[in-house]
Amino acid sequence: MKRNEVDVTEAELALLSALWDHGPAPIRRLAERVYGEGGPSTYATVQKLLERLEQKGCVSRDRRESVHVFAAAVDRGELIGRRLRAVADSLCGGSFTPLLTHLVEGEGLSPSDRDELRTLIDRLGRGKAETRAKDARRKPGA
Amino acid sequence: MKRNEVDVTEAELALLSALWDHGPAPIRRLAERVYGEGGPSTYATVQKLLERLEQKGCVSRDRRESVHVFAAAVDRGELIGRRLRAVADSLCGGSFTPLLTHLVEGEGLSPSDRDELRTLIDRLGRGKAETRAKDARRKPGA
DNA sequence: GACCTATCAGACGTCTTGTCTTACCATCCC
DNA sequence: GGGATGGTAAGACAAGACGTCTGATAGGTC
Repeated sequence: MKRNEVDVTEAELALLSALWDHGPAPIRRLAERVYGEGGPSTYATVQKLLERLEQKGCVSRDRRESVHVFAAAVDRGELIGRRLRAVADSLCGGSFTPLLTHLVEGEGLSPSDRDELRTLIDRLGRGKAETRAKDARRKPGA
Repeated sequence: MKRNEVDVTEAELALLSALWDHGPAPIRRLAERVYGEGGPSTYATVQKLLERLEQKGCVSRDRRESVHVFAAAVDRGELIGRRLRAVADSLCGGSFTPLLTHLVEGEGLSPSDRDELRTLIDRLGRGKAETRAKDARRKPGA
């Protein structure tokens, strides 16, 4: 994966997850969250990972206090989107449809998932086709 | 991405694509397909990439002739599945549903895509709800 | 045997990733 | 003021992945 399509690494993702799950925090608290009071130099490691995440635009840093506070600048959905696009670009010529087909045909989908998904599609389809009024949420007859 | 979840690199994927699009071929032909009569030592590069692809189980090698013939051992769909699973594992706790939701809610879906998808879901849902007899026609173990 | 072409094995340079070291700076307390 | 403490800043480092390239060797044909 090229760097023009910024992606986060595994260790970076662990930091991001901690930020998603427990909110903004300074380096030391994040180090404890992720590495658990950990070893000799986890502080510096977390520091470097956060620095790289900031460069990638995935976390923001509040420098107003002398102890900087970091917060996630992207959410999980954003990252999911990036990775899905990367898969689509490299394997499907940029189209998302093959991904959808694969997911729906695959084995990882329960009947209730399927129902939920159908409802979602119906709602979106109707919403875009007729009007953007968001409370056109009447239940589909079938 | 770790190596336990074998994934192919960009250059390797170019080889695989050539195999998918034009069928099995020996090294020299693949080098021409992908690198276009290319530079000084493209032959050896292609050779090494194929060797790694073979190790990963992504291509098969026919050694019966003195000039080995390589063929794809996985198809595009298989690779799509692997990458989708990797995304689901790292960002969704292994569940595919968030991926689906994201794709359906995202803007990359045309109305016709949506119709097609709804049809697909309906067909699958019916097939599984009523009888699994139709599955006899589908890929085993898929 | 000479020549050509193929395979095989491995080295190499570069980049990424996670870790760690060192230097420097602010603040608090005496 | 001066030192201890705890932070930031900058960068070195090892291991590994990737793409590339080189050299040795085998097998066929003339």
